[in-house]
Amino acid sequence: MTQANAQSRRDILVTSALPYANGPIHLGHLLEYIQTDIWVRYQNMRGHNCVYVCADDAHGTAIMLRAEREGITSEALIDRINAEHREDFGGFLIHFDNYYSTHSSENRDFSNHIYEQLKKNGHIATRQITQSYDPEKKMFLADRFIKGTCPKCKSEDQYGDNCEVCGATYTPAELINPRSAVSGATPIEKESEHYFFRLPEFADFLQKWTRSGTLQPQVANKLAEWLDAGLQEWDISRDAPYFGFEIPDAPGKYFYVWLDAPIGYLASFKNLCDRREDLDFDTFWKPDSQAEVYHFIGKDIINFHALFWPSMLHSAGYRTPSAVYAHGFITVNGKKMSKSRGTFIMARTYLDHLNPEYLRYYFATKLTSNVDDMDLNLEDFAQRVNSDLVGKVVNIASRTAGFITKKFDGQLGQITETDKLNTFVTAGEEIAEHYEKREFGRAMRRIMELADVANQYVNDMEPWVLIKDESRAAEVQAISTNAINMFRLLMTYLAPILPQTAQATEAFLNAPLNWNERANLLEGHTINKFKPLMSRVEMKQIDQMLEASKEEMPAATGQPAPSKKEKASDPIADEIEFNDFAKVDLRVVEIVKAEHVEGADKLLRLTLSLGDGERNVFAGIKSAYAPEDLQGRLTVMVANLKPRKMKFGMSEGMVLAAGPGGKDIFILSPDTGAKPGQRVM
RNA sequence: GGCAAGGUAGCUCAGUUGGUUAGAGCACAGCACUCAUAAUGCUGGGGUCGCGAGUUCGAAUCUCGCCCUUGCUACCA
Repeated sequence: MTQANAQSRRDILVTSALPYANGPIHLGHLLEYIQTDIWVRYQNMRGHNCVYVCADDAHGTAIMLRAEREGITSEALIDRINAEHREDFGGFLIHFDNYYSTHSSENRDFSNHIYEQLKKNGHIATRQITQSYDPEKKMFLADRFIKGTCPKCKSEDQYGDNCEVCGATYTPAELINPRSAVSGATPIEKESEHYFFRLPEFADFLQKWTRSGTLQPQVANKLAEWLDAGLQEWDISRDAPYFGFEIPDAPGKYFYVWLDAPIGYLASFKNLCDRREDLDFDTFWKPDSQAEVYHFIGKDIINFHALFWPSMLHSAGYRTPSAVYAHGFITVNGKKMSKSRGTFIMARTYLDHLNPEYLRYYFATKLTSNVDDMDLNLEDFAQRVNSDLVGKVVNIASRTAGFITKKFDGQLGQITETDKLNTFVTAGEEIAEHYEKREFGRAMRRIMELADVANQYVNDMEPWVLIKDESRAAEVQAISTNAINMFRLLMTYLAPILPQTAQATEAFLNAPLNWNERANLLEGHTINKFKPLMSRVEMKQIDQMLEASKEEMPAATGQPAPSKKEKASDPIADEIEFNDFAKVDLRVVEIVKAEHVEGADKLLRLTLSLGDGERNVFAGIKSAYAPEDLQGRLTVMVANLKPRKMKFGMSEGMVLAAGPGGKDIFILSPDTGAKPGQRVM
């Protein structure tokens, strides 16, 4: 599979999942597009014919209803969102060869065609099903569009399929006082004929396909589980009103959005082929195609891409994907993205405050070929970007280019460190392997190792000392030439990650960054004056971005999964005896001193006065309080808590506080008149 | 509930088929240097490898149990 040395030019078609056209792109989406874009750029740098297509997933009830709410047509809504999506992707330097929409004539044609093939092959069934129906709005309701009171815990305003408070699952019929989320009417049960894709008939095919190296092992395991459990027929029709494609021979019935969504890959590619002489649709999609087709997706939509999709393609007479690559989810600062914390960050908001290449690089350092979730730790993010890209890589050019410009009129000398540069060139093979296997993190680590070598080299050579001696000028020129060639190789390897900086580097060096020709080093070549290629990330920018995210609270509903944990009320603990309570000695105390703790991220050191004595207490409230705001305040502490040895010293008790954490921590205050040392009962 | 993935230094992560004193980057401390966007180099402190049993001459690595995190559980999009 790995073709780092291959002379042959591979034909590769790559897709990312189609974002749903009812809301803006956020950081969670971007992980996938960045991962894919890096891989595609890498392939193209190696000289392969790698085409990257995508589209908006534009159908479904959610879009129809949202357009209605906004008082516009569904078409108008998806056009507007499409433009927004394109802009966001552009901002993050995601380069699609085509970005289309599933609401297109090509997609209609493919959907109809595939459906007809499936039908012809006997893979379509029809039968009556009973479903909730909104009599006022005259439409069938998916569970998600029914709300009511949970039959188990009586929590109000729960969705039709499960309770977010107690976690119970049920059917909409079991809800107490159910009502349509669309009109508020009480839903009734109604029958309707639905069309089904007979997935179970593909069990044998899928059994083989999922074990043929097309999937990551973890994903294949997951699918094996589903296959063992037995496959269900897939309901592929929805009744009018529905925004989508009407099923050819079934008036009033529409293709379920998930049927035509993956077909959008074909449609987008076809649309591109019709505009490009050099691309032939059948070369990529005929059953025995030698071209490679890869789908990059999130692990949440594996079933659609690894069960339904290959089966449909197989039956309809197309080739199946060479591989489906799933990635994990993203968390921010270790937690699920949250609007109240400001970590539900939209692409647009990010771009308003930060350089897209920072995120591309950070994601790259943490991307692997597996499906593990990834954490975007914003502090780590800033440090990582600053020290790796600015402090290490760019620094190599920054610290040596000055000599070339000032002393040698911009002209490089001769290479004198052939062996060293050779290791930089050969490392390219190793790095290429990592890119090919989507082990971007390993690739970045290797690149940074080389950056360290380059900086050590310059340090050891001490050109700034030599430059003081006129007779040794040639040595300085050679050292700088060696270093700048090292820098050039590193930027070549980073080009898929940092397309903009790569371009700026080419302008600076007055020479291209070409992976396959990288062994041709620059000697006697004239470069331009060095200008800072990248600036540092400031925590201030990040804080501003978080603030802006908090304010936005996008109107878009749907996507953002409501955080179940936070909603769920903390249950009251088991009953205790008074004596048990009395064991806890709570005291009013005065915070006589509050100070930062050297090296501690979350702790403040509090000196608490009990009236006739003082206690040293570490409190994890740094994120919510500034020391100066605490000094002189009265609060309440647990005075008889066993002292605890902490990294920074002994903590002799604890102060009481409420809240989920972060900025939302609230310490207690006694009413006016309380004196330090008084017991709280 | 079932299942999956994960729980390794303050943070983010590596640790191949079990084998000598568990690694990296960042952060931190000290020193050096001043060419460089206060960048770089050298040295150093820091880990009961989630907890508890077991297999083994030997386990972060295998088995079992437990705890915690995240996710999935397909007619939700």
